[in-house]
Amino acid sequence: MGEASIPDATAARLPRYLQALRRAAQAGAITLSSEQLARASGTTSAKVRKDLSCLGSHGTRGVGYPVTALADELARVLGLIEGRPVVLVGAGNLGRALAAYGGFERGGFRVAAVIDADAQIVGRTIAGHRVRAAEDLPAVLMGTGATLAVLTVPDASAQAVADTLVAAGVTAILSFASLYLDVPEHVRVRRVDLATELQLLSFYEQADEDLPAAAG
Amino acid sequence: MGEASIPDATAARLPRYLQALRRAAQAGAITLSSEQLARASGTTSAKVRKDLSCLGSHGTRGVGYPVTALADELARVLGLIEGRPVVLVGAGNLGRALAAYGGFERGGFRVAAVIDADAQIVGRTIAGHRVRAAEDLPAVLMGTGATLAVLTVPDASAQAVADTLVAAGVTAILSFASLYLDVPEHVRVRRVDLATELQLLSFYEQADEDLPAAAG
DNA sequence: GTATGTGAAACGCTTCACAGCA
DNA sequence: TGCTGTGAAGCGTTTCACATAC
Repeated sequence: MGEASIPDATAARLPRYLQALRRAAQAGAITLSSEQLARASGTTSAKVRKDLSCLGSHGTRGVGYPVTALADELARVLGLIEGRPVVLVGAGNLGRALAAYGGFERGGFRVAAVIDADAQIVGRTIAGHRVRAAEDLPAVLMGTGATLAVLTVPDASAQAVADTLVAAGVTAILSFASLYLDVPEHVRVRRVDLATELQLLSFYEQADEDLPAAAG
Repeated sequence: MGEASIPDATAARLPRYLQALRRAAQAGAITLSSEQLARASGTTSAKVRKDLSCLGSHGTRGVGYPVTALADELARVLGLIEGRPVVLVGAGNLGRALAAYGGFERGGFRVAAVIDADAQIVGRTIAGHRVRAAEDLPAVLMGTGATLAVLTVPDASAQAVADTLVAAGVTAILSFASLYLDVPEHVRVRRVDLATELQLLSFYEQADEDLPAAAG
């Protein structure tokens, strides 16, 4: 019983299941079939069943999956602790928007500190946080216990800041820089880049034009 | 010769190659080996060679790939036209940040219009654009020729706005909403969600803790 | 009857290894 | 000698189909 080892493709879908389940719970749903969950998370019922079977059997044949129990189980597997601290590094336009966006709270995270290298910004208050200087990073991480960082600094300083974060004990980084970050093996980086996403959409738009068949 | 049909996994990497090549060009590089390009884009040399061979042979054995020629070829394959119009729908915190962020320009796109449903925001100027009302959407799309939209509206209205966009002729949407959008088959949606990304990082952090071996 | 859980088949992607060319 | 281009092998993911359980 339990999750021996979860395939990458499955792990990548778990957060989406969790979000769909929480929405369904708010809407008052008690159980959801694999088909319903698939529709709500943009995947297929077969994938849902295979994915969830990795976590042990939580569904009931003929009925479906219990919404709240499964959501709790997913949160546990994902290692989510309500209010887990995240450090936001870079208080420019994007950093400020993310702090105010609600994405952290919705995901069960808490902005523990906001940091910026710009002396003009340090000391200001953003989303209820006094922006702290880059030099304070080790102390801030120590004080908050955060190991997760969101990086919204300019490309030019992204690698240097990443190095500092790693040296200060961060083990996972969500980077909005457009370049690839070179980090030690034990550090996970995920990159989110507007330009990349738009270019990929552009490619598929063009491909669909050339071959005006159905698109996945 | 030419790109008969490009696998999804390859297509997803092309924008990253393009960005790495453009950075290399700015740094004065004339040619890049598959190994160098792999390092700059966070992949492997074998993948680079296989990916680029889909576009026809542009490298020289013993030398590498010509930086500018390959960048041009990639831009062509991705269907990138410098200054291609994109409509930004949702002028809240995140929308304003993205407009000011530089990600559009870096990717070769141009914000053709900013739209919001909130009467309080309509008429204001954001990143040089007078915010227009939701009702103007069809006219704006017609006028600008944009078929690509970036969606940064609240979850509650995301599906309704997506429906409007599709009805007005948009065929590709980059959505920052946390829910799955239901759209016709001919419309491509890519989703970017802070909560999902953080939760996935959280999962891997926990997995690495349990099994403190090397991580990819 | 209905929907899960799961082997097995099918598919696509990655890695390997090396022939071919500059 | 060095690096690309590519068949072939290896691996992970998806899909299928159905036995199983409520």
